[in-house]
Amino acid sequence: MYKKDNHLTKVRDFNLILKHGIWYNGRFLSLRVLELAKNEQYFPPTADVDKFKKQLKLAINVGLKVSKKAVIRNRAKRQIREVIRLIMQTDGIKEGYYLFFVAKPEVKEKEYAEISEEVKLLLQRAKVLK
RNA sequence: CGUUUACAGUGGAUGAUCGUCCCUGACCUAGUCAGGGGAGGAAAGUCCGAACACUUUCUUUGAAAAAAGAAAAAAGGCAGUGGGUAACACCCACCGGUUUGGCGGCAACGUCAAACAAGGGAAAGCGGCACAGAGACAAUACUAUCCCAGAGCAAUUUGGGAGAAAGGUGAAAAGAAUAUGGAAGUUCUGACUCUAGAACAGAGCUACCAUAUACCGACCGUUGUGAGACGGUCUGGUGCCAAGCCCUGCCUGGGUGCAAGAGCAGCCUAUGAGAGAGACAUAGGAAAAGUUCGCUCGCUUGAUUUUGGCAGUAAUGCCAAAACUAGAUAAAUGAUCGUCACGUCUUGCUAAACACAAGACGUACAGAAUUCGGCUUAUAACUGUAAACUCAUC
RNA sequence: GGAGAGGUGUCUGAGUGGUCGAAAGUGCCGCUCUCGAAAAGCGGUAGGUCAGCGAUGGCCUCGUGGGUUCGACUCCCACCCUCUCCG
Repeated sequence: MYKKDNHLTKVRDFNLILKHGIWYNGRFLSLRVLELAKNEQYFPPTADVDKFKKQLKLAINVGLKVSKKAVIRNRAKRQIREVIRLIMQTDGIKEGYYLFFVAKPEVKEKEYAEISEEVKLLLQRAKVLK
């Protein structure tokens, strides 16, 4: 299920994924993935390693460049999040990853069905889907 | 009847499945379940005004902690009057002005209605008024005019002088408003065959004087809370620009803005990594302090909302009763699929239209971030008011 | 969320309310120099729209729209866009 624990919030985590993650680019979305099992040396020292490895955290970024209107940006974020939620509900995604979605300006003209397709395609290419 | 524009108001309803934030409750408590609540008129721009918080300097009180009060100058803002307000550059009412329209009038103008953010002072001083033009403010003679002297047969021309009444230039042209009467002086005519011609008469022009008017100023009277209105007096004044400096009156005026600020919690130092940070990595030391991306508070009960009554032309105020109506923080209030409603288009029915039926498309602007009061800007569709236009009928 | 700065030819960037469509550089075009090029020197050159065969001329435009003024890139008001800071 998609809970608040799955939010990527800490600046440390963002630095980690931006520094060591791998890019996957789509037509109107980009995805950056960090496989936690391969990056144990960067973990915070206080954390429980086994528990840390089983995390699944994601962030969605829709910048001002997409649109200056908050309504459009928020709608894009909600639609992407809804796709992820539905995938997680059917338990279709692996654990132990940090995911970071970045929207491109073209996203504002897309329908929900197109966004859904794009997100699934990117996840498949990143080999995160079960 | 319709269309367009401006202003004001409203700002689609409902069902299913899967979710999200807050509050309350229950339980077998890393959670699960149930119930309740969850964007706006602009939440926007951040253009004004406040509340609130911390803080600077000074004063007073105090043993201290702290509390209360003040903050000049610089600078900035507002400009008709009265009222409203916590406050405002906002709102209400009125005064004056301008514009448009109707009516009356030859006209000037009067009166009625509507609209208007840009409504103190040019009579304190400084500055500006390009180009053109003679001259743009203790100014000035280019053309034309008049007088004197000289040249020439003459037309004309050279020099000196007079006058601001003509022309032309310009946005604006001179006591920078206007009219009437008189007028020193000057010119012309009476004036003759030619030249001169005192006095007198008539006519033209002007300095200047007088009177009246317009606006302004000062003063007086009546009236209105007041801006003003009406009337009167005078050794009074008269270009434009203050969204140029400025003057006058009033207001603000130490600073920073909820990333204000308070508490809790977390040890410190060095090196490395890095855009950068003491927080990430590595190593060392040791209980005090600094600082901070964590957590909690600030954070929603308030210049609040609704209803009723009273006061007031109104803005608004007072009284009473009832209500609690988002508090997120990589940031909730949603996604998908239906049904209905409204609008537009197409098709069918029809001679055509209405109505009806079916289908397609559309349903705006836009998302709380400390909280209020305004202003400004955006806005589908519907409703109302006003104006303009088109068509039809009388 | 809060606090500020700016917008002028293709680009960079000056510009007291007045002869300003606007200095200068850059870019582009032409000429000189050269066997040819570069460098250097000289000259020209913004856009839109309308009229005209053309040469050329009219009108509009300094982010946009109003206002003040005889006159606005400049002064005042509103809006749009870009950038910076609050680590």
